Amino acid sequence: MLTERQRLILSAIVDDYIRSAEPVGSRSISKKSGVGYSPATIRNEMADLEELGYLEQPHTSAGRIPSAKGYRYYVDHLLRLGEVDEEDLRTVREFFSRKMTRMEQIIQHAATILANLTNYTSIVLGPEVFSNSLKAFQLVPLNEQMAVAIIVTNTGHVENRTISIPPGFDMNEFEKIVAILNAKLVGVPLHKLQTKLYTEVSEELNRYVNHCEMIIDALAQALEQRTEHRAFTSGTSNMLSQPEFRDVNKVKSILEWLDETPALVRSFSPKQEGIQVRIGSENADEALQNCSLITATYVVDGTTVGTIGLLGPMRMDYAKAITLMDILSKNLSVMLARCYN
Amino acid sequence: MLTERQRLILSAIVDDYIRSAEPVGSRSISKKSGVGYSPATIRNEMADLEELGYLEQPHTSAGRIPSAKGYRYYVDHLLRLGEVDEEDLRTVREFFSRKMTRMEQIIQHAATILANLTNYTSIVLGPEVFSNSLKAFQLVPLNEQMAVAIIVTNTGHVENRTISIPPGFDMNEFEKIVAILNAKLVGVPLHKLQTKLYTEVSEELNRYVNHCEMIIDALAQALEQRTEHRAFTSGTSNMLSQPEFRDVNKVKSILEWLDETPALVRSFSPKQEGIQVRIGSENADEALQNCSLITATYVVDGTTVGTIGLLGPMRMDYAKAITLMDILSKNLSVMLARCYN
DNA sequence: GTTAGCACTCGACGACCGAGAGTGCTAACC
DNA sequence: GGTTAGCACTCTCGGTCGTCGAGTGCTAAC
Repeated sequence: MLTERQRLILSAIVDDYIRSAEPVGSRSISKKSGVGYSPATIRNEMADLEELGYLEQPHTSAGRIPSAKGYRYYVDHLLRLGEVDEEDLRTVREFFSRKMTRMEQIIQHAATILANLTNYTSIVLGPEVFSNSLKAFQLVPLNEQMAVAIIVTNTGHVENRTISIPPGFDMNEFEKIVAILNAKLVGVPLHKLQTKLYTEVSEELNRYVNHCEMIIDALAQALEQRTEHRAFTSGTSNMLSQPEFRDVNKVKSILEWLDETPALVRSFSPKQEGIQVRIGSENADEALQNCSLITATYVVDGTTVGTIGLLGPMRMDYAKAITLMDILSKNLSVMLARCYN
Repeated sequence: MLTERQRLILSAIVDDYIRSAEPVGSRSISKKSGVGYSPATIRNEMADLEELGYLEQPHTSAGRIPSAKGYRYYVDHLLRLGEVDEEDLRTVREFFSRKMTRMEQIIQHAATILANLTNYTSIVLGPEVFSNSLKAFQLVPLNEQMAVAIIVTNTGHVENRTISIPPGFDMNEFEKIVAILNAKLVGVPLHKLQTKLYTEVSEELNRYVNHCEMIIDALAQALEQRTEHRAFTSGTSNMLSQPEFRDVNKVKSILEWLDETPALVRSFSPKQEGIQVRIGSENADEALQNCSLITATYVVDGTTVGTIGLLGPMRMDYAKAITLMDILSKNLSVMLARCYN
């Protein structure tokens, strides 16, 4: 358990380091208003804090920097949330008052704004539609061999696949198929569609439509390819502005990680509700050992449909980042609810 | 006009520099098989080539490096195309034999492969659907206030917008609207849809459906937001592997450029058919002065639907890049034709 | 026209040095 | 006993200097 003074000093060091990115010395802490101790006293406390693992020293005779544990303590106990820049708030409001008609567009735009306001890199995953349920089904023939199958989900998401039409198939049967599928499958979660196709629909369909096995197969196969998660990043170049990443090799692995959708998905997957902060080594991924990742989920129609993330150096402005993400994810949920619910 | 020997030397220098990224000296050229001249002779020629603007010298007593003009000459006259690594070819073939059901997925995958094989950064624009024509139109109500309008184009692309339903509107009218719109608008290019909605459809629709003005307005408004070009990049981190970009500041502006879709679109817009190489200052964009951008277009149903680009340092392996892009864009067109035509 | 020889140039690299920032320890102070 | 002034010590950073090597340009010989 830290004493009040230790907390004060730790807090001051983290604040300072977040601002300056340079090791913080005892003198500069001592000079701060609100701290009534001499450098020597501060030094003693700093030595203690280092021993406890909250601080680190790049080398003898440099100041201290917070360790991952230090940041964690800061985030858990010392953070003062809630003060948002008026200007930033205006930007966010302006964004949410705009009219947009595509869900993806809304979310990606939100991510861009997040990246711009924080100067970190934002990542959007989803929308995850696999747990949605079917709202409507449609088949549009393109020509004699090909048709587009369209699926609309309860959250207003539209998914489409190209399927090939068996030769000799009567195009007029399409309407029947669509009608039957809609009658049977609306309301069914997408991840159950495939099995339902074979168990419940197949038989019925066979009764009315000839040669429909191949259509069912094609549909099932198209569903097989569950939409791999889509990832969208914004503000990648912001990473390069961070002084800790002035060395190309340090950023490289991070950019590689950002480039690789599966890796992103893996890191995001334990989708706890709400805001989550992972600091340095709390990230499983090797590439993120020097980074912090803040994630927040957004909700449509009661289900969590996607995750929005913010990646920065460990020395992140947690207060600003967290409040902004909180505002953004809540507004996002509200806006999406207004559009799709 | 260059002499045969000058061409030989220029070619050797470019080849060497592409490989090593270091200024090329007269000695190393002289030692190459196929070059039967002493370093001194080479030096004289190099001095001439520099005077003509094809070579540059980072400083006295360093070797020469090709200038933008030198690369241009190399690409236009000296390039030997057509030799592709067997391994690479296998990767490409394997890719095109795979079965994929989403157009975007196919294209993005192709871009990823391109980036992996070349170690440069690939960019995909499109598919550009604005010049497509309408194949089918569909309206799916989500609830009392919202509906999804779905547009399928002749190239199999599916576009969707959320529109709000005027209060008191009879849901059963939807079918009529859809029928009329399909009857009137199928075959019309997307960019003419908006005007046609008002000129030809509005009247007819009014005759059969009550309160449909607001629906038309909503549709027109949704179409207003022509889908901004979508950009997809892959292999961003490859930029950091290039020795010329070991300095963070040099890459930063490039990454910013890559992050900004409108800038990408601007650079790509003069969409000439086929493969195009823009070297260094031939790129209008400030950020690309030290880069080369190779672009290729792909085609579905006779119209150019999108562009695929490859961004690397000026010191690019043009031969490999161009042949690969050629193969890829042609295969892509064939594959898309098979899927959507 | 081509090439050997040679003086010259310039950047890269390592060694060295002083300045500055910050520490840890000790002893004095309240 | 907690706090603080003083001081020796440590370590990095930036600048200077000299050496090394690669490569050039010029001249003279072939």
